[in-house]
Amino acid sequence: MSKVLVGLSGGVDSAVCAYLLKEKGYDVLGVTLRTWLDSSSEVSKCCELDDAADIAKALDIPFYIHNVGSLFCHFVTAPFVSDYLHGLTPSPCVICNRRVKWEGMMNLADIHNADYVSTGHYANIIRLPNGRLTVKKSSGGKDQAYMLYRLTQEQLEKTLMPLGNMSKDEVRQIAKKAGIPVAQKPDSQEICFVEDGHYADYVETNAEKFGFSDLLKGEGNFVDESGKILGRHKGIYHYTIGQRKGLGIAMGYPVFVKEIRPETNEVVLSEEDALFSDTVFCRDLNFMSLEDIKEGEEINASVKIRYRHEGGRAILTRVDKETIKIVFDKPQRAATAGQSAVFYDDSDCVIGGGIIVSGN
RNA sequence: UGGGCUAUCGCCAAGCGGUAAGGCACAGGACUUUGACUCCUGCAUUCGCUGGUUCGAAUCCAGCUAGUCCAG
Repeated sequence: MSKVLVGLSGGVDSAVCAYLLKEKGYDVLGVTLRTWLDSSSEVSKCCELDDAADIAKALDIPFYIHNVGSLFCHFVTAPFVSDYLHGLTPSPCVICNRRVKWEGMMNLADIHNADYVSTGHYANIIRLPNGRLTVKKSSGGKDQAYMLYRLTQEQLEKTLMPLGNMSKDEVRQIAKKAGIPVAQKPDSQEICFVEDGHYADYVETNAEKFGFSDLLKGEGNFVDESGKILGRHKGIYHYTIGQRKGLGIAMGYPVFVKEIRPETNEVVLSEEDALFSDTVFCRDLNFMSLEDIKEGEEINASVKIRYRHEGGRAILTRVDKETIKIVFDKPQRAATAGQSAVFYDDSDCVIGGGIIVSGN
């Protein structure tokens, strides 16, 4: 009997994931990754641990808590703060999945001699004719393939995603029938390590801890595209490209963040039209269905530049050793440095992706 | 100091005697395993102040106050 280690977040999806694997006859172990280092403040996370433990108990599977605090700090929270202070808009989940969740689970799987790890993501792992593994979008209405594009072939090799093409409703139904305690629990939302959505506070209060105090510049000017000062901003880490709300600037028409300039501590505001661009560059790449995009090669793809982006047709080419150029058929709104661009082929499989360095 | 002009929600701004448009901003909600965007809802019993005319005034009149422009 194959042994599988299931990551339990405390939510419905991972609970049903464990339940389904058990029903299929796997020898299931449950684990919750503990991402924080100090046990003092993080009350909400403790509740998640309790929920996960309850789920494991209800399913009658062994339950472990695995500490990944230092990994999390090194790969997720510290870069998160650093990115914001550098005028980028990080997407912590995509990094966390590969460097913390999968790495953490696979380490523990080794210890327990588990054959597989598993999560409650809505996506499918597919073996292609060329031998490579990729992630295919879920057809169940909720798709999380985007969040998984950085996983390695080795990680995919050992991963099961039983929720595949299910819909959220189906999953909740199953949970209800199976008597899983969190069947009605609302979906998780926002950044897991930030309390009540105030991520800028997190950046502020942790800048020193991570050794970035010198980058914390605070207030600066809002300027227009010609450099004219429009007002004061609260610190560049409060803003992201395309943002409208929270600027406190009344021009009479909506204005958006067009550019963040960490060197001068300026935030450039413009009208919405100026946010569109058809060319995006990305780096820090990971490929799935292909080994690589080689120089001179042109790949057609559908590209998402943010999690809930409908995707746009584009042509991918290699610029240099570490950079891919994405040219969209139609200009896309607010490509944002720090966010991930994920490439899909025509059968909805992830070709690969990278982190956006600039639009234009 | 003379002469003109303007004073309506945080900002801009309709209104021109019949009982306060709209935009921006802001707040709340929806959406959402990142940040955004988007969508929905809310947002001046009151029109610089004080009097007057009128059945009735933000709208007309007078005075005051403030800002602004021209002249000096």
